[in-house]
Amino acid sequence: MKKIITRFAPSPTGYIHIGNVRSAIYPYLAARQSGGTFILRIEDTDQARYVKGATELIMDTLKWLGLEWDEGPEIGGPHAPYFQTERKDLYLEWAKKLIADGRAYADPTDPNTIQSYRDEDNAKKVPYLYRNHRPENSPEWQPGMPIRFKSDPKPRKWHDEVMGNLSAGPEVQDDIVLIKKDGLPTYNFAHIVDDFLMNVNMVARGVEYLSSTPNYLALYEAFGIEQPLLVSLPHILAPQGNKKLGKRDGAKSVTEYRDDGVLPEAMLNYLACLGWNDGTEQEIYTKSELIEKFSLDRIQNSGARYDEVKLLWMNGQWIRKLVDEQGIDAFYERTVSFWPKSAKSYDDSYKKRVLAIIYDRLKTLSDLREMTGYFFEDPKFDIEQLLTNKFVKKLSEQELASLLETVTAKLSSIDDWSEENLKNALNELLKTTGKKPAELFSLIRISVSFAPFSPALDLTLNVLGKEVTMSRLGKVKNALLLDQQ
RNA sequence: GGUUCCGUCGUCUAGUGGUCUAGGACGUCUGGUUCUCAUCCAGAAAAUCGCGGGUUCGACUCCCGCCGGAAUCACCA
Repeated sequence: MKKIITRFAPSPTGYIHIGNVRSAIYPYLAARQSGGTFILRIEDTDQARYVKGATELIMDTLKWLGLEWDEGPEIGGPHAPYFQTERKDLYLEWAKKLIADGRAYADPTDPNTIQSYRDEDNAKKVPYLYRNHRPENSPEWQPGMPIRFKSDPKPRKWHDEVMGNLSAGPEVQDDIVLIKKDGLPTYNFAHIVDDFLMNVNMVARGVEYLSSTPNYLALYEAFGIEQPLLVSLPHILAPQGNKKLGKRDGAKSVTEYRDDGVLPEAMLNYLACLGWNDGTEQEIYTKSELIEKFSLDRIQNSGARYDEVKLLWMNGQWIRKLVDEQGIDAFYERTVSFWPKSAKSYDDSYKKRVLAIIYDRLKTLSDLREMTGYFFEDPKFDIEQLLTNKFVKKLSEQELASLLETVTAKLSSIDDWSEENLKNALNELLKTTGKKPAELFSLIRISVSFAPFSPALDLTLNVLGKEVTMSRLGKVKNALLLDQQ
């Protein structure tokens, strides 16, 4: 297999969100699969849109997802620097080469004149193409002057690894700007030069670049450089409508999901499989399985709608998978920042016991905050919750009080507070009281937790411990007795 | 408007001429797992394969037209 050398080349204008991270994931997978190179290059040529700190945010996101780069910021590499603003002179040099070859020209036309060309063409209902207004005599280039490509419009055909065979007419090929007035290159030009210098042989980007591709083809031709593999990645669509998912749709940053307790494994799995599959019915893929099974030509060629519900389902699957495979201790390490405040004073071993009985109902790690409070502090006493429960309300308060009396008597007789003993005691209580599990267990469960739900009763009591259990049951019993007076 | 791309259950998708009375997953609904919530298990509903023509013994699959959706037409990327 040919080694894929590819890159993720974001511009530092903000965070990476669900809608644009796939253009990092797929190239990464292709590079790793082939034993090639994954480059991170920061395209910071638009000074107006530059956002301070965005580069760090981007790197943070890639690291979290496990998309480590082989060359780029922080680690450098044979083609450094990896910030385009630091490569400024290079682009000018290459643009001048084109001028020398008669394939580019310095353009002295002022913006107002350009605008009037555009307006005229629009009024005449002809496509605006700058090459129809190309100045006849272009001056010697000097700083402050843009450089434009001298296009050679002709029908072009090319192959896209996702879209297949594509073609476009001369109408889309124009004298694009190579170097801007400010001396910095446009994306259209800079990426061609950088990709060549960095030996990039695969370019993956969103489908919005499809219509610019003929211009890129013309540049490859003008430089006589080999065209890389071209990969167009369809958009991820917003939950509503048919538009691509963007920040305006409230697309959350990838790291926001991290902070909400989504696992990177699940995020990578979900995103990779949104618009790609290996043709089998497998749903859960590890990173190494993705690397092994990935193929460009199985990327879907239409947009895929983002479905957070499925992401959360997948996160639940991954939580259970990690616990099954690596055990509670290893999984616990990932949860440390997600416990409720009240858990702070408890030691790790207690929290691990809680985790062991609650993990299989987590969708995200942050669910721990909502679901485990009663393990760490006495729950808010709410007798109404007990009395309105659909099973418990069948019994009178007097009956409940005497049931709790029986229960506490039985439970207090247990010396070894083990799961086994608790289970047996609960079963015996069912027999001696003659109550249905729904009635008796609901009474106990609510009395000790006042939570909408909890793990299996014997497990819950076991973790709470004898002292806490007896105290909470006693408190409810007293309240019921008091009520009757 | 020009150019270009896309079009299978609500959603993500399998499907490369017959095995498709269209398979899987999420979601929804039903039942089971001694209480709850979740997991897990079993089952159900859910797609006239955008529409219309062709080619063919036979089309979701090939061709043409149409319709619908999207992208792009910057000294932004």
